[in-house]
Amino acid sequence: MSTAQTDLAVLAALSVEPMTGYRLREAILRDLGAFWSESFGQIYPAITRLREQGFVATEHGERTGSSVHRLTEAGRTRLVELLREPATSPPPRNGLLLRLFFGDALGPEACRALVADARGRAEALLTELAAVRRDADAERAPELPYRLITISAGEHAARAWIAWADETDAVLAALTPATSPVR
Amino acid sequence: MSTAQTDLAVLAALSVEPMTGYRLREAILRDLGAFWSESFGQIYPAITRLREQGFVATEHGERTGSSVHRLTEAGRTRLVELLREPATSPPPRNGLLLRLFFGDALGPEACRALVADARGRAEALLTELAAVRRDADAERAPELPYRLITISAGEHAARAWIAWADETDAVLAALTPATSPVR
DNA sequence: ACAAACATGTAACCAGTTACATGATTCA
DNA sequence: TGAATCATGTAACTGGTTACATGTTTGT
Repeated sequence: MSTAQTDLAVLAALSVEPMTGYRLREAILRDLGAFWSESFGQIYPAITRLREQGFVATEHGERTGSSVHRLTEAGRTRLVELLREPATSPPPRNGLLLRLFFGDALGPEACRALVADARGRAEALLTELAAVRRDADAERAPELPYRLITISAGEHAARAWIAWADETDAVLAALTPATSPVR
Repeated sequence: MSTAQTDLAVLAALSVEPMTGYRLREAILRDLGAFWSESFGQIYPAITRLREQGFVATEHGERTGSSVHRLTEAGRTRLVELLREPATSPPPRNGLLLRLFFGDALGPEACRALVADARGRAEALLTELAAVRRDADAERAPELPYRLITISAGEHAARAWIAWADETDAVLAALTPATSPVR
């Protein structure tokens, strides 16, 4: 059946603590947002499906009409099963690099703007990760090292983009007619 | 209408030289494969659509039944138009980091295997990019610097993954019960 | 003669987003 | 009392892959 991706994320998030579908999405956005995403349109059907399969159990929440979902024992087993499955990554689609590859048709100045933009986003990610790291360090839990591993991955990636952006900007600057060193 | 992503890739690839749909896919795989992908199921309908819109023109190829597609003037304009549009990146879905985030439920040894696998893929990419770089350096063309920019992006990313993998392996090694420094 | 590569296209399916519809609760 | 937030869910759509069906040409 293999809607495995979403199932995994939902089960994994619920393994931390029981919550409503709404909170689930918030948790995914907050904790996994740097490398994962789920929308309501995925989450609610997934919960229903997982309940039918006996992997989550649902109780009434504090608010009228709200439901709090928690992992069952079978659900915990299923979670480990899904975690063990090989990670399938979606086919690459990097719009920035596609544009730069055909940058000659776009012009060096427009390319520099694209690169500067990417640099900015990497810089922002780095700042955000610094905050996440600070928060994470506060808690004492056996999961901490795993949290730090994913944070570190984000940091390595961001620093790599920044270094590439700087190098690339220099290349493009040398290419712009106005700055060309003809004199 | 915004099937813009595929349209852009097809128009861009055809801007280099006219070719058949089959060759188009090969070219995309070979030249853009590190950061882009298109399947036949996308390419053929896209070509039909772009021809109806007057952006590509089609002539008979050498083989019976084969069609060679080329960019029209309107197509070239359209290409630049699409290149100028902001690059929309798909929502992140990194199965590796998702698994590592919940690595405590998976165990340090399984995590190390995942990391080692990722390191291997980064290493392989690096080797492949070295070959691509060698090939690219041979040709003398105004597009060369742009080719090199995308290659460099891949190299930076791959090196970042390798550094992260090594760092992470050390962390996980210290976590494995067998190696734990209790003595 | 046969296999591999070249070539085109469609249909079925899948994953996922977005927009919509609806309503309760909290807080200023 | 009204806005923001919490909460659930569906329907329509989009973008994309995979598998299939079909046939030609090239090379061995």
